[in-house]
Amino acid sequence: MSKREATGRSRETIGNAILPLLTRLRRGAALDIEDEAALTELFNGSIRQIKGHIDLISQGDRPGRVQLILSGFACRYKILPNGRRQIMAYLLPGDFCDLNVAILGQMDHNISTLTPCAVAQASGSALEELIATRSRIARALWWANLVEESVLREWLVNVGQRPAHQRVANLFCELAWRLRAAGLEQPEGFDFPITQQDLGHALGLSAVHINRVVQDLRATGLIRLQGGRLALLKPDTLAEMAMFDPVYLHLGTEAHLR
Amino acid sequence: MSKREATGRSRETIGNAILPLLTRLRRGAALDIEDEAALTELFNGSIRQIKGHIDLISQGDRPGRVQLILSGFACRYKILPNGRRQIMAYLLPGDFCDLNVAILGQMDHNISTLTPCAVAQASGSALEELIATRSRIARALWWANLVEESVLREWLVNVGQRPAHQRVANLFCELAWRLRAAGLEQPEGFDFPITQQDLGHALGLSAVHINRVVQDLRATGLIRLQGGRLALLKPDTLAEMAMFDPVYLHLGTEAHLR
DNA sequence: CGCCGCCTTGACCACCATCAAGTGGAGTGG
DNA sequence: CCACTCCACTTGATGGTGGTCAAGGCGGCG
Repeated sequence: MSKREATGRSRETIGNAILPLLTRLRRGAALDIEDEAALTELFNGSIRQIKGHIDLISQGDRPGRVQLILSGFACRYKILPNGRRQIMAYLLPGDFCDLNVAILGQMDHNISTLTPCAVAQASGSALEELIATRSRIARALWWANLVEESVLREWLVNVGQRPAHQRVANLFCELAWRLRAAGLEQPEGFDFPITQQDLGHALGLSAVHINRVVQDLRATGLIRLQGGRLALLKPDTLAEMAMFDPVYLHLGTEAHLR
Repeated sequence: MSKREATGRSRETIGNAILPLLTRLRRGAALDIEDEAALTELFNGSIRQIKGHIDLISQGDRPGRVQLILSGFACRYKILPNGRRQIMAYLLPGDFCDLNVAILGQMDHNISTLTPCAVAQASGSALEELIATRSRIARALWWANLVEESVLREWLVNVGQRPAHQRVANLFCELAWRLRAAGLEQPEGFDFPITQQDLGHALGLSAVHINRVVQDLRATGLIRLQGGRLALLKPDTLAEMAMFDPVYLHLGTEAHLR
C-alpha cells in the first residue's frame, strides 16, 4: 500500500475516458460545448498507466498538478502512528484525486490505487487559469467537491451509527449507485476488485468480521460477490435493510437502480 | 433538537462579531481591505439571536440565504429512520452554516444550535455576485470549505479507528485548538456548553460511556470539565495519548497550544 | 511445483451498549 | 422560603457486537 510510483508513462489521447467526468459534471452544472472541450484538452496527452497499490500522492506533498482517475479504483486514506488505517473515500473513474491541494496548498492524507488505474494529469496553473476565466467550470468543480463532502458525511454516519451488516450493505449500495451513474454497470453486476481487508479499513471493521457479514448477505440471497464481481440481487431489499437513501449522492432524480 | 425557529430578529450592526471569520479566512487566502469590507457589509444588518436547540436549516430546504455563526455553538447532524443521530461537525463562531447549499441546491442534512447563538445572514444572490466579481473572496470561501472537509475526514478516522478514550481526547484537542485560533480562549479554559449526550452523538459512543471516559480523563489530571467550561491541564500529554496532530485543521504554522 | 495473498472458519474475550436507579443543580411556582 | 420538576450527570450490573488470534483452504502467478 505504499510502494512509491514506478510506472509507465505514455502520451495517449484521452478519447472517451473523459466521459465519466463529463457526465457527472453535467448533473451539477451547466457546461457548454466549449467548457467540455476545454476540460478534455486540459487532461489530454498526459495519461499514466499505474499498477495496483501504488501511492499517487502522499501527505505533505505540494504538487503542481492535478490528477484524475480515468479507469480503475483508488482510495483516500490515512495511517495512524499505531499502524491502523482508515480509508476515507473510494475514487472511481471520473473522480479527481487532489483538486483540493490546489487550493489548500498541502495534502493532509494519501491517495493510492487499489487496482491498476489509468490516471490523467493536468498542470495546476492551467487548471487555475481555467477556473479564473470560465466561471461555469469553477462552479462545476466546486460542485463536484461538495458532492464528495456529502458522501464523506454519510460515511461518518455509517461508521458512527450503523451496525456491521448495515454498514457493509450501505457501502455496496453506494458503490453500485455510483458505478451505475458513471456508466460502468455491466450485465452481470460490477467489477468489484476491493479486498475484504480494504472494505474493513473503510468501514472501521476487521477483515474477519467483514467476511462473516458477506457470508450472511450471500446466504440470504441479497448479493453475489465472487471473482472480483459484485451483483445486487435484490437492490430494494438491500437498500431498505441498510437504510440507504441515495439523496446524499446528488445524482439527480433520474438515477434509480430498477 | 427539532423545534422550529421562533426567535427574535433585530437590526444590529455586526461590529467585531465578524472577526472570527476574517481572522480565519486570512490564514487561507490573501484578502485586501476592500474584500474584508465587502464581506462585513454582506452580513451586516441582519443578525438574529437564536435560542439553544433550534434548527437553523433542515434537510430538503432550498433557502435563498446563507447563514454565519457569530457566537455560540451549533452542529450539523443527520437522524436515521431508527432514531439514531450522528453529529457531523461542530460549528463555532466564524463558521458558515450552509455555504454549500448555494452550490449544491439542496440541504442533505440539518443544522441546529447547541446553545444560544447570534447568527448573521446574507442573501444568496448577493453572495453569488461577490463570488463572481471578487475572485479572492471566491477562493477564500472555497478554501474554508476545504478545511471543513479536512476536519470531516479526521472525524471519520477518529470514529473508525480510535478507541473511546482517544476519541474523546481527540475531540477535546480539536475544539481547544479551533477555539484558540478563533480567539475564544480565556484564562480558565474555554466555554464548553456541549452535553455528554451530544459528545456521544458526535463520536459514535453512548452518553454513559462518554461519562466514564471523562471521569478517567479527570482522574488522571488531563482535563478539568465542569460548569460548562473545559480546560486542558496537560495539552501535550493529552494530544500525545490521543494521537492528535493539528495539521488537518490547516491553522498555519503559528498555531500551537503552548 | 511452490509460494503468496486472500478468503474462510472457529474459539475466546474485551470494549462498549443498554437498562436501571440515583444524585444534584437550576429554574419555577406555591 | 420551600416543594417540585426537569435535565444533565453519575454509577452499577449485565450482555452482545465485533476484535483478536490462530489455523486451514484455495486460487493465481512466477
